[in-house]
Amino acid sequence: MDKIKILVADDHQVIIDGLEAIISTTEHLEFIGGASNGKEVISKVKSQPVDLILMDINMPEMDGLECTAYLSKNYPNIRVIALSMHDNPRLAKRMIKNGAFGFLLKNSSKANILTAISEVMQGRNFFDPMLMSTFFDADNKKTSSSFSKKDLLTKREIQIIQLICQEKTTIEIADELSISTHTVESHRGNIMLKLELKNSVGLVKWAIQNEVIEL
Amino acid sequence: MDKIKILVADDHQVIIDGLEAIISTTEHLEFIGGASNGKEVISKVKSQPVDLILMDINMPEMDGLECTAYLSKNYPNIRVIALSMHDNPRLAKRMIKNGAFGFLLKNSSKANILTAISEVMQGRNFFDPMLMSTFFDADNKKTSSSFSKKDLLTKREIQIIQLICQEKTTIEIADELSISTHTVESHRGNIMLKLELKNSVGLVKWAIQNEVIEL
DNA sequence: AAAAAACTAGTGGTTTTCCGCTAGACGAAG
DNA sequence: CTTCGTCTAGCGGAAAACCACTAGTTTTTT
Repeated sequence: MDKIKILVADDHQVIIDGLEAIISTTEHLEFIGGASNGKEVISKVKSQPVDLILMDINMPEMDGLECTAYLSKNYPNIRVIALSMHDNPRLAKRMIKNGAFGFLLKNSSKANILTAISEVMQGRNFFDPMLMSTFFDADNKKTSSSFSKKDLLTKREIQIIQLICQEKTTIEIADELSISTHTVESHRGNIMLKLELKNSVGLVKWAIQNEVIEL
Repeated sequence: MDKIKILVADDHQVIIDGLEAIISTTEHLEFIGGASNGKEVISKVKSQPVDLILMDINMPEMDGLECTAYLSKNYPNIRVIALSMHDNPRLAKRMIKNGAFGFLLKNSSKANILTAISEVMQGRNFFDPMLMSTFFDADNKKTSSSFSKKDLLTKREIQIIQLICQEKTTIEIADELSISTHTVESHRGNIMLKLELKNSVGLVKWAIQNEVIEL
């Protein structure tokens, strides 16, 4: 099997050097150069064959998101692994959507990096375990935080919230529950009061964050 | 260092046997028994010290979710790794919320299982890479589906949506953008028309799904 | 330069939400 | 048995959102 030709894109030379060290000392991997921004990456893939790119997200000129989108459109055979300092799940999602196959944090272990390369070259995805932690944690902290205002609400009120979030009007809700519109208004008022919300827009956002409804 | 004492909970004996084989042949790990449901797990942890439990989610009598919640309350020192056939992110989230430290698919590789055990015993989370793939994919299919109505909207309209989603009223938005309230109304109307929405509740949900705003 | 799209602003009216306040009925808990 | 919480229902009024339509100005595209 041929060596895997790897390009590293990052605007910090230290990172490039570090990854070069890891790549060069590993069997089957070949470091073929660095690039300090997206434009350089594109010019390099035009002049030589590349199998895989370790791509920083934050770069001047052309960032990793844009560059990855371009590559996945014009060079679908080149695999991209996103590199990032920050364990931001949203950013990771966007990179994946743009065509990246994996996501690594810059402080990841050598073992992780090699695993990522191998997995991705076999057509599978790889996500930094650290990222996954924050992925789940993010959700947990919001919802299971010691106490939430959710406890203040009654079953009926939760039910009303769910119906409001289904884009139903007071009349429709009253009809569906076979109660008076006044009662629905009453509940709605109590809900707003308890949750200290301004309007139904805030209510929807609260409901999603507190998993009272699903998107 | 002492060996890590591991209990395996699953209602299929094959799974227990398989994991026992992996555990027993590995340095520093000790298989101390199996359980076919949550109640058995609890009775076993009462009679002997346990460091880590590989816990199936679907079990009769008392399932993995309930059992994990109980353990994390009464035996906080016991680490739990969830086991599942299905790569269901929602289920994974619930297990994590209930106190599990990791999530493994049953068809995971031996290497993965051992990594999971080691990571979790060091207090870190571990999530099966396969799970992560479906996690991201699930989102992608929803949002990046060929074409989204997002493309129909203008920059100004996106801006208006963002402000609406900040719980701002028409007057406040008009003020902030230094335009007439009528203009804001006009934009709002066009948005509703283009997105075929009934009211601002639907708008918020659309905005979140299409990443026009963040929660 | 012409056409198209986007942004702007208005009129006029309907519907819905939001707010405050009161109050009876009912079941559970003390 | 009384109190508390919840669910119910009502009134009146203010604010905001929603709808339909027209139309001038600016910007972008062709």
